[in-house]
Amino acid sequence: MRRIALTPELLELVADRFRALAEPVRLRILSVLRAGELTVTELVEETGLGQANLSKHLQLLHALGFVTRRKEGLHVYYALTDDDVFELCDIMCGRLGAEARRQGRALGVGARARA
Amino acid sequence: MRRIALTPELLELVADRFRALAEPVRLRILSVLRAGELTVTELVEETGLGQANLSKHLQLLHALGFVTRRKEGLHVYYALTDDDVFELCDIMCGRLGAEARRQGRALGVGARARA
DNA sequence: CCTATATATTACTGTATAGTTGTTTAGTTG
DNA sequence: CAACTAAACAACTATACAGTAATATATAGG
Repeated sequence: MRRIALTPELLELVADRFRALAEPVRLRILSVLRAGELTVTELVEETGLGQANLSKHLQLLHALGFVTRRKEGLHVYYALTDDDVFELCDIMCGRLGAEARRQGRALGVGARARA
Repeated sequence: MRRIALTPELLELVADRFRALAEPVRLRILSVLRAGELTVTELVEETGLGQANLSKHLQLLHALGFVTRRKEGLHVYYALTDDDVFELCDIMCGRLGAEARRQGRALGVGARARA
């Protein structure tokens, strides 16, 4: 297991990247991009976000390395840099499950899920 | 690979948890707790945060399942729920490295690190 | 050059939240 | 019970940032 020193600077960098994922609409953008690269206009259609708003989110995701850009004529194509994000989300989802289980156990309720 | 449906509700839950990690001082708290459970007072000493401020951060971390609480007399002991956080941080740190490499390559600079 | 389209940028507003101060609640000890 | 300590809570301020509207910067085609 890697042991990287947790300097304040590093904590800041890591926190910045978590913050990028702390916004549902950005997670949505990334999830939409999972299908493949898309232009801003296509992303506007897919996400229902305003163009300016989406553009700002894309700048942020790009600045932090979550997406890549490719310009072609009038269009700019955005794509996922890699699939790390979904690995991160999977861990978080696993935590959600564990949380639910803990809560259930604390309340003395079985693992039965609501239909 | 798990394929969990990304409903808006789930995105919100996941984003909330990323947001909890989007604050350097909370990462610091979690990192300090890696050594073992600590009381609030001990955490105040370790982190240098104000008591009220720290308490609020702990409430948040507890509400989202990152830490557990155990009351004993006048003291409340907080501890990590699990080590997921550090797995998440490791992935983020890996991304930082990849980012640096991408930047370096883009600038035509070698992998030589600054002393 | 003029017009149209795609994306980015700027300026603004509202909301969320980190930090602080002061107070409150709970538990302990005399 | 009174005095003390640990932790939580409430109220406030300051800052960051998501969303929006208006504008600017490409790039393409006539």
